[in-house]
Amino acid sequence: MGATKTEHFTDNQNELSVLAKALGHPARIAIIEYLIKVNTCICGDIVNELPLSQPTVSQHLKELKSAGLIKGNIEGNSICYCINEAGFEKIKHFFQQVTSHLAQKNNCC
Amino acid sequence: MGATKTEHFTDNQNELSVLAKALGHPARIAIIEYLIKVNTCICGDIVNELPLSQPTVSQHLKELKSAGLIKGNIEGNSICYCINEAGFEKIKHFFQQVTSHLAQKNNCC
DNA sequence: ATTCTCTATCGTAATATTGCAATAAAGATA
DNA sequence: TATCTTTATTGCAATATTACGATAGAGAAT
Repeated sequence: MGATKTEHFTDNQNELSVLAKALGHPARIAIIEYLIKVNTCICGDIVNELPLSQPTVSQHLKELKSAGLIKGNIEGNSICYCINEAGFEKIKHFFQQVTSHLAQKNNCC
Repeated sequence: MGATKTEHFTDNQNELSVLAKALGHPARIAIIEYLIKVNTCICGDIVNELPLSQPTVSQHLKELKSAGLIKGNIEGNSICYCINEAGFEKIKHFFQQVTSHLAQKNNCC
């Protein structure tokens, strides 16, 4: 016990939960917001934008990357990080489904 | 160490991460999808829809409720659960911001 | 070649999450 | 009242996450 029973759920449910979980930490929300704010890929100064140590930030970036929410390319002696549109499209689609069903729901509460 | 340093992030970043984290488990995605599918509030048969024990499902429902993604009302000897629109509006707004910025981004990767 | 800068990884401690058996709580029904 | 049905809570074990110091790796600059 203790581990998530991923094998009992559909691929889609597991993929969505991985994407959501990756955003389930304020530092990772902050990273995405920063990438959006600077409106380009960023190379080198993410650590200075966050109130966490360099190894911790590196770990959060790794999680966002493995979840498919950002991309990272080697660029000289730093790394260039960008939003990965594919991941955001997938999770956005989920929220669109939820919202469109809400519009026509039969609410009894 | 070990605990998330919420005090170093903004209220908005913390709120978004709480919402995302609540969706960061396939069982909780499945619960939301089921609430959407039946297109009404459901009273009593959520446990039968999931491959998990009753206490575990109850715990997942509690997390979705405390995060603000569902509402629960006592209804006789069962509980009536519904989507909480406020929570979904908040997180949907975040994804709209991300998406609108992506449309005009200067992508270097 | 040496040093500087930037990022990743390792190792470890603290904390949180997941899952369920057992049990409790509370309204419904007989 | 006694029992049934449904959901919540408790307690615990297994696993995962968070954070960071120390260290490694790799290209840039001197």
